[in-house]
Amino acid sequence: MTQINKSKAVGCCEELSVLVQPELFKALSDPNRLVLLTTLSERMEPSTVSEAAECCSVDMSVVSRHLATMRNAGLLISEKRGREVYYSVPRQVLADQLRAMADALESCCSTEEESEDD
Amino acid sequence: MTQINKSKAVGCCEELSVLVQPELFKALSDPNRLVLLTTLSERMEPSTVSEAAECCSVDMSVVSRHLATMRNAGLLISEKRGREVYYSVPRQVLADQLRAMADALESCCSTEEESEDD
DNA sequence: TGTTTATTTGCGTCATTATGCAAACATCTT
DNA sequence: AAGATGTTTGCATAATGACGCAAATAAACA
Repeated sequence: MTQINKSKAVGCCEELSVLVQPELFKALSDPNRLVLLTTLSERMEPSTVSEAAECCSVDMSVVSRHLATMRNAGLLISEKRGREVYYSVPRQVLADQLRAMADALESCCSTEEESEDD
Repeated sequence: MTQINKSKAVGCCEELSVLVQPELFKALSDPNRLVLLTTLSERMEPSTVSEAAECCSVDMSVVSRHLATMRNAGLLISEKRGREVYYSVPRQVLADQLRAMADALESCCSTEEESEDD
């Protein structure tokens, strides 16, 4: 039983490397973007760029870029309706992604030395 | 019963704002730092700065700074033994933190519209 | 069609950050 | 003490990123 069953033997941390990409965290590394993200997350319905721009004191063009950055990183989804673009947070998807990271981190070369040794 | 029970009525996404800090993601936003982090995560035992520096082709002084940055962000723990500094990844702590984010994101203003409506 | 409204893009500027080198510092060894 | 080894720090430079403004694009409306 020298093998850990909850992760592969060779390259057990591959999943982690795949999940952990700089682009994702880069998109989360700016204070204004984080405010935008949490603000959008609080709202039950998608927000337009103009609505989102109310939360921080930067130019709307900057907000537009920030939102696009987060969309490209998979942190937001956008839908164009007429001349407005509605942004929203795919919370369930992101939550699952975070948990996948947590799992990968835990099972990475067996964090816990098998407490269940029945 | 217009209230959602799995989260507070006022500011139900406060937890998210607390958990989601730019410093953490800033520390994760650099490719070399991510390589360092995943490399350290793969190793069962703490690594010295010199050992960690093998994974990427930058100067050791740069690695030293990167490791310190991640330590300050809570991504690494360090222990000095003699003239060497051993870095390791607090995987369980980080995994719990990621799951806390996932939970906060999910419960933020109730992602799922109360399936249990007795 | 011309005008208003919403968003994006080009561009110059300023701030931040990553990097390498050399020097400093700390610790171990002889 | 003197030298060797491991790590950090000061500093200059280059790369990256955030920002605002103005112009461009897109869509609604008169």
